[in-house]
Amino acid sequence: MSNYLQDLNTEQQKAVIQINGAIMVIAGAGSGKTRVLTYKIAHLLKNGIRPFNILALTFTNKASKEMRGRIDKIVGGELSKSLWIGTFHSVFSRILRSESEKLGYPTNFTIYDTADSKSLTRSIIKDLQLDKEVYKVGTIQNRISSLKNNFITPQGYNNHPELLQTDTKAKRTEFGRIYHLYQQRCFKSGAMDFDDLLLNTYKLLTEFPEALYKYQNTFEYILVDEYQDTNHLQYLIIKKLAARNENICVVGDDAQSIYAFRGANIKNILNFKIDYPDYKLYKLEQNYRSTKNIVKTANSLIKHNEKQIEKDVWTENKEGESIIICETATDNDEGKLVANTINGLLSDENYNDFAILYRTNAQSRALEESLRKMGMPYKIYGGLSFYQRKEIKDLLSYFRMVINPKDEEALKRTINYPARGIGATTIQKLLITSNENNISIWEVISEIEKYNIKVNSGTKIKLESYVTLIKSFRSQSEEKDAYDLAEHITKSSGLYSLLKSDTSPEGVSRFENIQELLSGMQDFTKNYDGDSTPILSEFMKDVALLTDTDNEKKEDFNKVTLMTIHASKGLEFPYVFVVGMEEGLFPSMMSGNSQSDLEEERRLFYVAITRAEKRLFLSHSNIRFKWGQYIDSDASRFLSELDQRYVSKKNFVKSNTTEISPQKIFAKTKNNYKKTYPAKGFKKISNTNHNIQRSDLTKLKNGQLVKHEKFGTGKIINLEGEGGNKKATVFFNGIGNKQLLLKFAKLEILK
DNA sequence: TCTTCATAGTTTTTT
DNA sequence: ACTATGAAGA
Repeated sequence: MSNYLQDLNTEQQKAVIQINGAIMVIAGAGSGKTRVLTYKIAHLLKNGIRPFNILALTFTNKASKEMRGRIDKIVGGELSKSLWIGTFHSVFSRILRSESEKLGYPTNFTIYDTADSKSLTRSIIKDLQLDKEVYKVGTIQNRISSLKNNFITPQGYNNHPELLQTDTKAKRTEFGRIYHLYQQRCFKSGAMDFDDLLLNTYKLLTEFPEALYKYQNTFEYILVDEYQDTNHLQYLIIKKLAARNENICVVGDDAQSIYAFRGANIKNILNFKIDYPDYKLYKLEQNYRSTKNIVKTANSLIKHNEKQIEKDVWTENKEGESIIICETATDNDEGKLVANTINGLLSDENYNDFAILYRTNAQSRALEESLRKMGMPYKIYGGLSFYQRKEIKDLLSYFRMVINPKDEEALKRTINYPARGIGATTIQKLLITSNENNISIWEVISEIEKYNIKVNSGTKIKLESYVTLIKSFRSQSEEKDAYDLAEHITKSSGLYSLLKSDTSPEGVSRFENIQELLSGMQDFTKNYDGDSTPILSEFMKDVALLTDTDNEKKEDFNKVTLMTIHASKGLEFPYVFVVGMEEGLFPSMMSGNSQSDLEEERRLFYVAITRAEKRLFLSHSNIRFKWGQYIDSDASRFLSELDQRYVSKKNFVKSNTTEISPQKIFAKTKNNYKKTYPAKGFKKISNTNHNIQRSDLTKLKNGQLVKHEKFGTGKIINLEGEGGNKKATVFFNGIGNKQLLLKFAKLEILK
């Protein structure tokens, strides 16, 4: 234990023992990055730095938990307990809980998750009566988020000609108003979204010198993991906090930067040199994780990226086996192949030695099915998380109303669920009044007499009884513990009986989820180690920041892991399968536009490859079931970028396990354009000459007469887009112009 | 006001 | 295939 430094190589040691100053560690995949961070923190503690003066920021909750655990093992649990370790969001939400009043927020502010933000944006677009084709919720939401992450306020936006011009061009002239209203309505709801947690932290540090002073002094030593994935706002916060002591250590790998789409900014690495000219750079290049073949394959791939920091990852590990590339006929075959291969390798390995990685969550289905058929245990990460399920969000919304009744999204979810006869029209009226007076809906309905709302007396009584219900919950929030109150709310709100009465399989599972949440709360209450009663607000503090990966169950230990590549960052497995190596899927067709997007996809593949310790299997399928159709797919360009010396190819296309008739498989055209096949069991739509229509649509020309099931006869007046995204503008008699996506539109070509 | 049915749009990755 | 929305019926 005292010789913990011996576990490190020379370069790692150097990075660990330098206590003061600015340090950047560029760490290749599998080079012991986490080890350096944990040992470094342990080293700081050994040298008398007090744990509450150390701030370590990680990318996921899981990573922070793991890091704390590892530090425990070196220095003992007591010391590690008071370290500030967590994700940016969790650490800063903790700080904001005690400082938010300075910014005008209540200390019990709600954290809006993505669904809440989206719903609020939708509501604003509706209120402003904007065209939701032009103002797409997702696009607007992304834009708001990216502005916030660059510290551009609504005012800042209005003074930014370039940004204004972008929106004018896109005919979204009202964007600024939406953004402004979004912020306003979050604020009056006492709510912060994910981005606000960072934004308000930065505001706190810039506008309140005493707060800045306090936290600069608290955080004598700052360490940041996955630095390549930090965004501009995170950069600003770190810089601010470190400005006093300048003891900052960032660890990252530019080759593994895979969150640019979310605003991660690779410039942060470059800026580091400028901000801390005396910084020390350490490069960890020895890989301890993978075989030579795997390391070399990964290197040969990433070489194709132009933008990168020079480094040479190598390993002393043995050669290992070749990387296997498999071609299969269908995605189901791919699933079977993976399951069979795992089965073959299983002899003395455990299920948890295997991971199946994919680009999109939707791909998990076929894999799940084959694993299930083989009777193999597996666990899936991602997809719809527990906390995002409707029934859980519904119940949590009641809890949120207890903590902070101004929470508009929670109110909208609970006010008429279970149904109380308070419909959309009433809610709309309330919303208008609340917006006019710049107060929350709760304030309107709890003093309904004060506001002249045109609802009939029956509705008014219903509203009053809702208020009484919530108030009765609130009055118990300080005395009852979280579990008791939660159980009480579940029953008195009517949710319990409503869900119990639904005996459909989905209904039963919803009911079980509620019970699972409650039993989780029971555990929380029992195991609470604070001084006071574990009340509901204590439980609710971080719920919005939790994800499924955070509470891994014991029974999930020995299972095959299925997850997206993004989710696999930081993990390692002896055997890794990367499936769906196909053009349009990986690289994703959304990234086809720019060089930088493509480079990010390539880095993503690099991450996937470097998860493997012993063996790596890459597979692609000729036909994939997607959007209710079979789609032809070509092998990913990334496969041909790999150094072929380390790769061996297998072909499973002629396998007789295929469920599709041979004609269809070999009907694949030589040209590259996608040809689709009707899916089996695709009953209703394909009653007419569905097939013929589809393939002919690629030959559409301007002026062509077409027939649409609903709109009747029309004329093509414009065509745009490529391949699967080809869009046609059609003029229909008596209806006008319609934009139709060819892949969905049921158009018939007329002579 | 609530429920049901039909249809239109959608799928990249996540704290 | 799935979800979200909107219109029509109860």
